Amino acid sequence: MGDRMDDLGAPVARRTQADRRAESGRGLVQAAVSIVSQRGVGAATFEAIGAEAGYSRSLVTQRFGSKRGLIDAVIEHAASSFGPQRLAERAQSLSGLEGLLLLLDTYLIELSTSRELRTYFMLLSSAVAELSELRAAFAAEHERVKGHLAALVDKGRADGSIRPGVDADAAALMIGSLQLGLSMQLLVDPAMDLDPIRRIAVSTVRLSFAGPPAGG
Amino acid sequence: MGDRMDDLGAPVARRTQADRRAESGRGLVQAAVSIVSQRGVGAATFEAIGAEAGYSRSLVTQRFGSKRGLIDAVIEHAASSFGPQRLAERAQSLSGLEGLLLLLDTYLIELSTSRELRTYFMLLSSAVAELSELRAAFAAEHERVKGHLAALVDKGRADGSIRPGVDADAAALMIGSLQLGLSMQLLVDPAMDLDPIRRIAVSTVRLSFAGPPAGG
DNA sequence: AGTTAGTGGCCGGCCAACTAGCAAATGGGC
DNA sequence: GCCCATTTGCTAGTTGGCCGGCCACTAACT
Repeated sequence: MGDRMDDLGAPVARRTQADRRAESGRGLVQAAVSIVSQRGVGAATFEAIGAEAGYSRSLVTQRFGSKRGLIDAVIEHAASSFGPQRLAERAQSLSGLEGLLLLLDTYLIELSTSRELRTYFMLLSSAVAELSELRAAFAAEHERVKGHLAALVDKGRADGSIRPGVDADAAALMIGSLQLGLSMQLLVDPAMDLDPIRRIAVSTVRLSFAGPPAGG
Repeated sequence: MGDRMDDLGAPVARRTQADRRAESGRGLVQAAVSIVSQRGVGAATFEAIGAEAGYSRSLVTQRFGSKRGLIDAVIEHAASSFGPQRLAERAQSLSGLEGLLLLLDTYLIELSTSRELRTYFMLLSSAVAELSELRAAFAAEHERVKGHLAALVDKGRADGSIRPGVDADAAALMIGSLQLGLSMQLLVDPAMDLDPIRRIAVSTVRLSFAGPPAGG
């Protein structure tokens, strides 16, 4: 009630507390993504994140409880920002094999364009290097992805785009590992040219899984 | 000269300075491998490494100059302890394809048995997570491995075990990435059962690259 | 006026590296 | 063949820096 006389113009931008809270929260997460993807996991200190977001170093703790809380939020944000769900519609009109290849290709493209995916992978790498408890969360997420991939393989076998001999779980594991391995390659050697790698990966997978071999 | 009268018995074990030096150096590297592989990269402090090796925390600095110096030594040690050179002889009597598969299979076995390989991969992960300069060294090593793999693919095409359509560099990249990706999987979820993964990986690669497509 | 967002000072802990000093070998002179 | 000055392996104390988290406080909103 009584929205203050903002006669001076709009720039005052009176925001509700929930708005401020949400805004600063988003800002901190995005700042963390920026820092991690550009300067590494170790550079993501409260000090750096706060400064990047335009706040103090204390706000992260207050908003997310602890460092771990922030990291959880970052992972959740990252995982939801590039997840396969965005491709679900596009993939539906394709054959199982082509859907699978689209997923793989899109993943590789995003690897060099999406700070979120980069951050996700770097946090994963850090969890592996430190043997941190976070690994369990990543393992669960990967299990989820493998399920998606296996479903696509099943679909492909049903519509004939993938030959019957291919085991869905095995194929899903291979595709998933290929994604992880190529991610590693690209992050180890950023100078690498992505385009030929994409073509090679996609065509190799296509050749491995495609169609009826020869009427039998 | 004049090996002091050790009349008290042998346990005195008078060692030359060079011996002591070499022994402590080896001990520190192996201690670092133990700590990293069991407790994570972050746990590898001078304190922990010195204690594990039975020395003080100061010795690492004196022996290797700095933390980075030790890490370099650890990487070198690890890389030379599991490298493909040990398989060179065994692989020579096999076809190109079987040599390739032996390499892949051996790598996966060592991943769960060799602390050195585990340490190597964890240091690699750390370098990726921190965007450290070490990445360049790893990239060079991977390039070397890719060369080995590509040579095996060429051999396989020459002896007919790999079909002609397969591009050597592309295949090498796929195999290398598969190794990295499966390593990641296994380190993220140590509870995973390695045996089926090995079988799946080997058979998938065999099916992808094997023999003349028709007439065989 | 009361609640909630956001800040800055501070503490305890940890770590890599420097330094002075101790102990174990070494080797040349006697 | 022995002895002692010198070198070299190794240690412990210390320092300076950084980081996560806590707390009292101010500013913004209701």
